[in-house]
Amino acid sequence: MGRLMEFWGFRRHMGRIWTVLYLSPEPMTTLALSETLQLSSSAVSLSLAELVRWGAVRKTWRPGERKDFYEAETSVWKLLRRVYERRELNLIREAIEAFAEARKHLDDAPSQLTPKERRRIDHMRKRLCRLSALSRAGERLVGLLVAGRGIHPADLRAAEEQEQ
Amino acid sequence: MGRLMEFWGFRRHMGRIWTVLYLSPEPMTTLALSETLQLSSSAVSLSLAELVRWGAVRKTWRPGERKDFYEAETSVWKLLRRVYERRELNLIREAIEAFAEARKHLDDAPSQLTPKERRRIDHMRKRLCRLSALSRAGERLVGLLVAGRGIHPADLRAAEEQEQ
DNA sequence: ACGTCCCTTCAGGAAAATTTGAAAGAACTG
DNA sequence: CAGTTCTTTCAAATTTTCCTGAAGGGACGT
Repeated sequence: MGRLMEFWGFRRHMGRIWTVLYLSPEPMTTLALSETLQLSSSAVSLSLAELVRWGAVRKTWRPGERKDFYEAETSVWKLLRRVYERRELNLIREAIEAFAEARKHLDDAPSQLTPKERRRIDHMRKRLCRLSALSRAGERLVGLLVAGRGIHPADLRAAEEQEQ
Repeated sequence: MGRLMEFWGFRRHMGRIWTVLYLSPEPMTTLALSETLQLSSSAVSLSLAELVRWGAVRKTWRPGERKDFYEAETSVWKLLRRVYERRELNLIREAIEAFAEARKHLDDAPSQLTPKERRRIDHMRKRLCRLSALSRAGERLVGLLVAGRGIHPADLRAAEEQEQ
């Protein structure tokens, strides 16, 4: 799981901690975690905080106990959805904006150009359009996914081939 | 695009190089690329080699010219598919194996255990089963995606809730 | 066959990310 | 309210990753 998480852009330890909690029948303390995984308490604290931010781990407590206990969110599907929602979707949106901005820059290009330059600009415009169409299609697909709907990659392909 | 690529686990420069090639009306040389992006020729060479490995860029050449020219693969869908196929699928398969192995380890557990230990082991076994089911469902979904078929996340959810 | 041009590979060095240890900050108990 | 216990935060240090500059290797033209 550590490897998987790492691939997903999180710290490795986040995956390891989540897994230990997920496999544990009852909530665990930071001390137990740091002993199990051989980590300093600060590393555990940091990773736990981020896991909590992502809703992958919940803080609980026991009556009479002073320490904090943590337990894993057990619905992996929920977690995946949240990541897609918060991160992938944002990323795609930033990309969409960036493409739009780039197109604006192209439109600001001086009108006095050699034919060669003009062809180059026209080509870039076309390509940027395709990237825009693609990213918007991607946004729609991820949106559907997050909403629990099925998706079909043909939509992406279509966006790409749309205009030549 | 650099940001996007980085998020996908590639080097940032790979994204930048691909984009420059994608926007260029004609193939470019390594020199042109290193000038455009302010990179050393070795960095360009390295990133290009990896882009070629992933099929994101093709090497071409012009009659009479000694230098190598490069052009971008323009079908983003093809690229995405390849990444899912080569990397995500492999990753999931490794995870599946890891879970299977972990389950084997559990079965090797000594039979003399305190009731508490036994409960713990049983719980871990159950959870590992869920992870296995999930990862296999994921493998199937990505497989469908790569084959250009539609997918439905409900399959993932189902795999998770299957056996309590 | 040699010289030139270009691409690749390698080791050293810089930048970035991660980890740790210590100190500050909360929260509870007596 | 002071003392203790636990958590968090911060800067320093380590590790890792990445980039560069130079050396090595091919291919082409003369």
